[in-house]
Amino acid sequence: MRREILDAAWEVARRDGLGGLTLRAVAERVGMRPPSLYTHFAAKHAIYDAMFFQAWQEFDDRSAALELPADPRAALHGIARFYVDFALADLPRHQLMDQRVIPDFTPSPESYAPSVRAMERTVGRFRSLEGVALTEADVDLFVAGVGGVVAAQWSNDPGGDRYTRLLDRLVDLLADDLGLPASPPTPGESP
Amino acid sequence: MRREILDAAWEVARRDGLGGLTLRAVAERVGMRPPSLYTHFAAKHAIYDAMFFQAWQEFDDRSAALELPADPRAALHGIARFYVDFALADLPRHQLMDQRVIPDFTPSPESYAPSVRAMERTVGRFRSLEGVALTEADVDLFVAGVGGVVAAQWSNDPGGDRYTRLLDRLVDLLADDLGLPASPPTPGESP
DNA sequence: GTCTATAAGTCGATAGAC
DNA sequence: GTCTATCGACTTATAGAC
Repeated sequence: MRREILDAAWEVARRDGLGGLTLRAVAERVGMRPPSLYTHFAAKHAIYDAMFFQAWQEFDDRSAALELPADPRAALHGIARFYVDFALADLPRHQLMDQRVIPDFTPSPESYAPSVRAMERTVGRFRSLEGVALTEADVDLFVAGVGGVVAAQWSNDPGGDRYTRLLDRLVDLLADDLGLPASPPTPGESP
Repeated sequence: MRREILDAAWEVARRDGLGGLTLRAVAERVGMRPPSLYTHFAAKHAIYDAMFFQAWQEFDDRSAALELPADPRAALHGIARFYVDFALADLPRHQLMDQRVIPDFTPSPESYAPSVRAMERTVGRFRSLEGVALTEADVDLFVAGVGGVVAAQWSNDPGGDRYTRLLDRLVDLLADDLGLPASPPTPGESP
């Protein structure tokens, strides 16, 4: 039932904006009266909180399931592409996860946990790349660059590919800077 | 008077969040009753619209006044630093200019104009850099990279410098990619 | 668990006196 | 131009019947 309510909340957020979410609209979508929602969530912020948890949990789950190539440069491309695809698939989700759009909302420690896990997992993957020793600054620069593609895409060309098509070039730039060797050619790609 | 109301609106937005702006709070700050605001603005969205205009106008004005070094690489650093400083100085202003935080708000054509001018000015400056021919993709990549530093800074370390301190490195990376020569040493900087 | 009823408050916006 | 008065809609949230 909580799951059903959350599904409805995501749909409303996609339709009316994350800040435009109302209990009325959520209740209507699940065929309830607004007060009935309080049986399942203590307050409206608890719904935001559960959404925040759900979003990062899903990101972390999918991140854990992501199989990366052994080649370090190709792995970097994989990480970047995965993040960009996830962040561009759903605007309110992206806003909830990565921006401060809801004035008073701060995620609870329990809901914050999956985001920490996801970040640690990503850093761990960076660190385990063959043949390079990454500093914290290296990871930060990568995060900023890839996040910039997402921000520019949402802001200046939502639904398009004006910035995402530059992602490979950006990642190669960063990889060059880290001294990663060029990826070996994939067998069977050239004629 | 419009100016006074807008000043109050910015203050309220900084205090309560951009989406938390209310006519009541604005009116109280200027010593008016809420309905009196309708003498100066047709609706709440007209205030957002004027704020949007004001923000981009100021950006464009300051951009026009910005003196850049003749050296192309140093000029790139100047452009990047200017944008980052402006975007990090004021969160609601940044959200209004560069994100889609207010569900129903779309800037009017007149208010949109300064942002177009600012973008054209910036592109023009890129194009007039000595010794390189920049493509549209080059500019886009620069915009994404620099915007990423801003986004990461606001999102992960507001008020700090975890990402802004990587800006010079990022710009040099992009400049290298464009084949810009290293900046000549500034006279009198070394002992 | 869901409902009705309702509280208690907010919001943007309008009408009309002064 | 600013005010009072007020509208109508909407908000989150609670109390208590079923």
